[in-house]
Amino acid sequence: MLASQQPHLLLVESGPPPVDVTLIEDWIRIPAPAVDIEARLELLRRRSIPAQPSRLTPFLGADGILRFGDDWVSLSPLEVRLVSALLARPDAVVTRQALIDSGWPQVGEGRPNPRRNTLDAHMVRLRQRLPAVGLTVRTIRSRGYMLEQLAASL
Amino acid sequence: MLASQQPHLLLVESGPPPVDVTLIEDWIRIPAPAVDIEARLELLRRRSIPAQPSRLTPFLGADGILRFGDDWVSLSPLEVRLVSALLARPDAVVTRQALIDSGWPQVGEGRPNPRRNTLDAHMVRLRQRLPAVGLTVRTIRSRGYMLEQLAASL
DNA sequence: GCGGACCCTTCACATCGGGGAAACACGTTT
DNA sequence: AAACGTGTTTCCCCGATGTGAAGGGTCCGC
Repeated sequence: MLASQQPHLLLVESGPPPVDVTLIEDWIRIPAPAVDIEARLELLRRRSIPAQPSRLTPFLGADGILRFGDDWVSLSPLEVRLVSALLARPDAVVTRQALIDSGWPQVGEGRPNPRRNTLDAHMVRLRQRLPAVGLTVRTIRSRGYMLEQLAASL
Repeated sequence: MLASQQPHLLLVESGPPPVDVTLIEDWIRIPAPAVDIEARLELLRRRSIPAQPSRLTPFLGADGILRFGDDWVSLSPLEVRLVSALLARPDAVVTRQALIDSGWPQVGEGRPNPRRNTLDAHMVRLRQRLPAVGLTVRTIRSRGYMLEQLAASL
């Protein structure tokens, strides 16, 4: 629905009510009593505060800062593209090809394909940075990679 | 709030709106358009469903990840083919031959048949992985194998 | 009751290719 | 100049897979 990871309250004046809302989104028919709006805002607030820190979702800012919990790391532009591909499908295996597509978008436009090992090398570097925010990359051999929380931080 | 684990939609005619509602509860001010009520009911349904389908039945993703309950294991390509054959007929004995057909599809195209105990060896390896998701393979002597839930996880 | 035919389980090797890491090269930023 | 970002090469380890040998159970004919 909405791209941001911030909670949203949709004010619906007319038309069909939205059904495709996530857990941190809600809607209300307006005009509505102030208390009703406030009540739904409060609900959203409670929902966006995770019950357990371990349930937090890593957040990748537009500034290239990856935040998770109270920690953060800065990522290089290429790493931002890689991590963003990993975050796009939480708890799912991200294909090596998907990562290449995301990391080297303009390949094919005269740009040569990166060598076999290039992605690996960058994953190694990424791995060296992620522990700072309690994350790791797990390898699923011959399939791809998956971003996951460090075992130590569970 | 409410004790039941069934989703509830509170119809609020007057008074302050409830704030202390769980994820499977919602409220709406009445009277309200039928579509609005239906929309919130649908939302509730969606929220209560996701936990269901993949948890009761082992689910083998296209990414080679076998999920069951909250747990998962990654399987090698060959193991994926074997498990997929086992899952195809839940609670039924899968013939050794059926497993070979599924695991070594291109046999006959110059590919030599795997030796007699090649399948066995892979079943051993598979057996070592399955407990991680609460599953086992039962042997039905001279008939085949059957995938089943670990006794310990019942 | 006994020996053997079968069937299955494990273990020990061997091979092959994917993936990890370190080190080097170069262009860009600061 | 120093630091950073990125591409490559090279070497090494380990997972995935196939196979043979050893061992244990079960069932059947004698």
